[in-house]
Amino acid sequence: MLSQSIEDYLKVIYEVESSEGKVSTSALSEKLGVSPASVTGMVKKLSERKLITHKRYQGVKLTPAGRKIALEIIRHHRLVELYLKEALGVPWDQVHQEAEKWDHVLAEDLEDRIDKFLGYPGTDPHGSPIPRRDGTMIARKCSALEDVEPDTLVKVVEVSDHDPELLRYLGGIGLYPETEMTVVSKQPFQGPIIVELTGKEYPIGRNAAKYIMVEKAKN
Amino acid sequence: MLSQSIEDYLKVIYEVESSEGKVSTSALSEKLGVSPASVTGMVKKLSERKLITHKRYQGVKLTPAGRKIALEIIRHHRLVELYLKEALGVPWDQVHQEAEKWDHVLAEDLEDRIDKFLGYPGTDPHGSPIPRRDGTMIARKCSALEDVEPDTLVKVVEVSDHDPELLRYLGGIGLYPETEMTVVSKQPFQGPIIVELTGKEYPIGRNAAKYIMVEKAKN
DNA sequence: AAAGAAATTTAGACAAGACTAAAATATTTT
DNA sequence: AAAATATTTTAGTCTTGTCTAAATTTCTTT
Repeated sequence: MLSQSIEDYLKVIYEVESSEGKVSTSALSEKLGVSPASVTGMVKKLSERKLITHKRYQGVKLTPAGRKIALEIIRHHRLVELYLKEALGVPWDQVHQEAEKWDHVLAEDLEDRIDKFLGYPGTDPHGSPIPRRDGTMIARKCSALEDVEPDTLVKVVEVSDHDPELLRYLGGIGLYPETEMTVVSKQPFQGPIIVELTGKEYPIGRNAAKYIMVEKAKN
Repeated sequence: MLSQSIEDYLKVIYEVESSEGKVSTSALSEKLGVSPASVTGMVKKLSERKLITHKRYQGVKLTPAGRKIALEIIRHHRLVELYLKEALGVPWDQVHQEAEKWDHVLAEDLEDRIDKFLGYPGTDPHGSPIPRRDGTMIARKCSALEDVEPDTLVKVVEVSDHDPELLRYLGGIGLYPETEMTVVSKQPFQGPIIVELTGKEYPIGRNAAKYIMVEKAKN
């Protein structure tokens, strides 16, 4: 059995690897809320256990074994997020922090019950795909709202769960995964992106637009 | 915030105090699966924090502060047990071990949601009363099945959750909290107690009968 | 009441995982 | 390319909670 800390590290390494490519000590230090020296220590341990590879002063990489475990944990996490929202009505900006605590206590048996209850769902409340039990996860082609040309009809695919405040704002204007909207304009000088949904226009800051993934709506 | 270990100790101390009166080092050692020396160490820490009182070579006792915390944890635990059974269909002989893991990760907010979902229940699946948020818990007058005279109609109040195997047996014959049954006879020489329910007779070993609490059925 | 047995506590060690301060290596700027 | 800055690692410490072995105290038996 792996310790909670190890599981946390693997999960965060996976996330940083996906979103930033390179996984540096300082990135992990920041996301885990732990000193860089502590990260180095744990990295050493994870290498010894062959869950990651590490070259001094360069980043780390998950091995297949490490990736498998990371995906299991992410699966737990995302299933629980969805469960909390669907079964207990926890608002979508809170599910992430709640689910975090459950990551390590979910027995397989219970995971299956939750999966079944939810009808074997494919995505969590933020639109992130839920890894399957065999460790596979669907890949999707989508782009950041930031990079979309004006005058396009798009469908929201996924919203980052890293900032509850952003989620509250988006929820307030009705912007969820699966929502369709039109990109009206991009204001110059890093100004906001204006989108239209349900007949109204709303501004989305560039910074937020980085974290909203969309695809061209087919119609 | 209290550590997991501290919470575990307080919970077990409460349980031993209720069921056995005296709380010895060895009892805690056994129930917690930890060496007696470790218990002594933790006991020292808990005394310093004024959560228990302790006289060397005699037992420990919860202070009001310690009892309050113990009851909060037991509340979590029993709510979760019931939730797992009602919402996710976990069989009653498994809810205890599953719930154990959740004891430390249940935020107040979520506890309230679960409480509400269940309709503010009074007892868990084994019939144990669920402490209220203010730290009060209903007391009940009931006796062990072992001590009941033959030819009495009784109602099951509570069944100990300490042995999953016993729970499976009892579930198999339909013996749950709230079930009414007749004590037919007590076989001599510590032999089984014969009870009748749903028209059939079943033997209950003396050892099991210690852990089944009943009250006289009013009729 | 003394001897033996059982329970409890002390003493000292260990593992995990965090920290700080200082040293080593990389990267960026001039 | 040298200097300045930033990142990463090493070295050593601390805390929590556990352990074993040995010493102490209490309980039981004779």
